[in-house]
Amino acid sequence: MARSVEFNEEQAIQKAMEVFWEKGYNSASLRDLTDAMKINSSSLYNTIGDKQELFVRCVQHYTDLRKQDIQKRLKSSDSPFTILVDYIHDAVDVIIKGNGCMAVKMAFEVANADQRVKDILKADSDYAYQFLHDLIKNAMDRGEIATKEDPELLADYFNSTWTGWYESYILHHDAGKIRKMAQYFIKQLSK
Amino acid sequence: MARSVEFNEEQAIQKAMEVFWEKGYNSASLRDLTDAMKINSSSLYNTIGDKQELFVRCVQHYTDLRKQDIQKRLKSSDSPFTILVDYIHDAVDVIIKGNGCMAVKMAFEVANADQRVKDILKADSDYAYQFLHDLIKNAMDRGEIATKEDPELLADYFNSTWTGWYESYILHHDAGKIRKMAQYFIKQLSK
DNA sequence: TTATTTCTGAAACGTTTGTTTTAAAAAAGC
DNA sequence: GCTTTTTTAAAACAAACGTTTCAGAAATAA
Repeated sequence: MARSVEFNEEQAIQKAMEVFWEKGYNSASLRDLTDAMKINSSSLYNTIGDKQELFVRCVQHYTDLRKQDIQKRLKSSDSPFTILVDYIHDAVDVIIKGNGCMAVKMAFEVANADQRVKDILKADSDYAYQFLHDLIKNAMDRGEIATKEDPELLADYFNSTWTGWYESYILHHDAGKIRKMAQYFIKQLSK
Repeated sequence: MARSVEFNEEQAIQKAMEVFWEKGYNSASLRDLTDAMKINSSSLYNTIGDKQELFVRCVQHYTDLRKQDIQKRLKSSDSPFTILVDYIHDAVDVIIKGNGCMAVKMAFEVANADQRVKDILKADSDYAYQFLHDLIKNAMDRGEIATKEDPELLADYFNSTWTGWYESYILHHDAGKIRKMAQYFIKQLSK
């Protein structure tokens, strides 16, 4: 009957996500966003909705990518402990590269003011928790990890620990610091 | 010669700080701020300066309060380990009370975009680091802490760890989780 | 081709933003 | 009490904000 949407929605969301990621929700203007997305604001409002709706979609997109990353790791034939250590090292690399984690940033900037965003971030956190928990438990059963601590606790502990590494890197830009803390965390697990 | 300033500047800064703390830098409007400070914007611009300047003063004020808190703790006659454990428990209480830490929030929202703020937050982080480092070192010398880890590493580690507890509480509102992680951290130190 | 529908681009919308101006009120020194 | 200086309150400021309107272009189906 009529014309169909011209722009690629997923690509546009990806671009908007990058803007929000860098600037945060409040200081990313609609001009910043539509410029990056290369669409007119009328197209945005016709298809996706307003700024809040766009933001929710971006946060969802970000956590979808994280979920895919975890699912890929789960397909690996490496031992649970190896998968865990790789995951930690990759988390360190993300921090040191300077992008940091969008989910962490938004948890502090907007989660308290937007329930939908909080729910998405909570689900993301729960998913990462489950991933870590299962890995730690399996590694214990195989004897790769010697600690007698609850896997529940250890999973929570790492899930929150690396947020602090991110803050440390923002303030001090000291990659060595982050690497040493990661190394210490792994050592605590092993013994 | 002439009239003197009518409002109490420190009280006004305190009020502005509370607004920034709750809303963040970008979503706190000048109306929000001057309403809380109970002054007219012309008075603000005549004495303190623009929004950025006010914000810097608020962040500085916040870190001054933290410094005073640490100095009070240092005057205690308790053992280093006791001071350390009390500090950790109080950090947990701050998180659970729901205010969280303004320094952490602002590190994620504005530190990358404002060098002056970043410098203040870095100095604050360095001060807390030194406090923790000295306590840990003294506790080791007295045999209150058994671990052989570097006090430098442990101080960094805690300084960043509790940031993650804060994020965890934002997303999950689970006080038990935070208490267990703190308990685990203390146990790791002790043995 | 024509009719119909929907998308697009540019402009305009009313608000809200941070900031400045203006005129009057208030304090201090002579 | 008068003069001088500075603070104050209220209003006004331009710029930027998120959002909507509107006319025309584009695509589909008949």
